[in-house]
Amino acid sequence: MPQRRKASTPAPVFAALGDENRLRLLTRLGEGEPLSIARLTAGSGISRQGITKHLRVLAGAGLVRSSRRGKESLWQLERRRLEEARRSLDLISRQWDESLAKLKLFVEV
Amino acid sequence: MPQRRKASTPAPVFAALGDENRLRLLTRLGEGEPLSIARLTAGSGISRQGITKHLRVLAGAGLVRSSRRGKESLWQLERRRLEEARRSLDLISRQWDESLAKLKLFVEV
DNA sequence: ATCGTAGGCAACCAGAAGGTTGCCTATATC
DNA sequence: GATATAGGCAACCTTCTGGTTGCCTACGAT
Repeated sequence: MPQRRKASTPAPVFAALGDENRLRLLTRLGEGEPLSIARLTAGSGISRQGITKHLRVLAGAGLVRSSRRGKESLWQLERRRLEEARRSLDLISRQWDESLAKLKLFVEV
Repeated sequence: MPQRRKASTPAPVFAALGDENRLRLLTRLGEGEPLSIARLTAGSGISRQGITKHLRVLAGAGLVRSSRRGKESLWQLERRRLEEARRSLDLISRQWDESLAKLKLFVEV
């Protein structure tokens, strides 16, 4: 069985995105280069452990992935979930557009 | 002064989206028709006050708007923020694409 | 071998979040 | 005016969250 994700709800992804510090991490990782925890901690204003926790939240949501290299662990963006999240928003807003169009049509005809 | 929003960070919007029940509310409101709290509560499995709280969180994030009509308050989607949120995700993922392209180019040349 | 740097683990803490219940007010209807 | 329905307010409870600190391990360079 191919590692099926059960309910596939986007909520956890959004929850992971719902924090300033995590968004900052994502944008820094969005620069492309994989970064170590130490470097991510550098100008962040919070402790190394704080950063680690945030990274794990992001990883738990599938937004980010790590790999060890020597004594440091390098983190990088995971594109797939980001796009899934975008699609979820598209879905709601498109559904809404269509319904409104229908309602409007109904009223105007 | 035109009611300037200060930092304009998308984090609170994502946080608001980061809950199953709230996503359900949004999709129900996405059907277009404004709905009362009573109707939203109906098959939801949680109490009326629970629903009210969720609606207020959504409203706080600007995702939803209410208006009183008689004894009931009707809730509907607010399109703007939804689109802002989409744009935020676009931004990150596009930034990431571009950086990766650059890195790749750099490596390959 | 030892010293500095990168990071993991665990405990702890305060405050926020999700949810409930009880009670009160307002509107509508009979 | 009495009654049923829609909703607001406030208190409360439990769990989750964001953050810290202290200490231990692993790797790398000298």
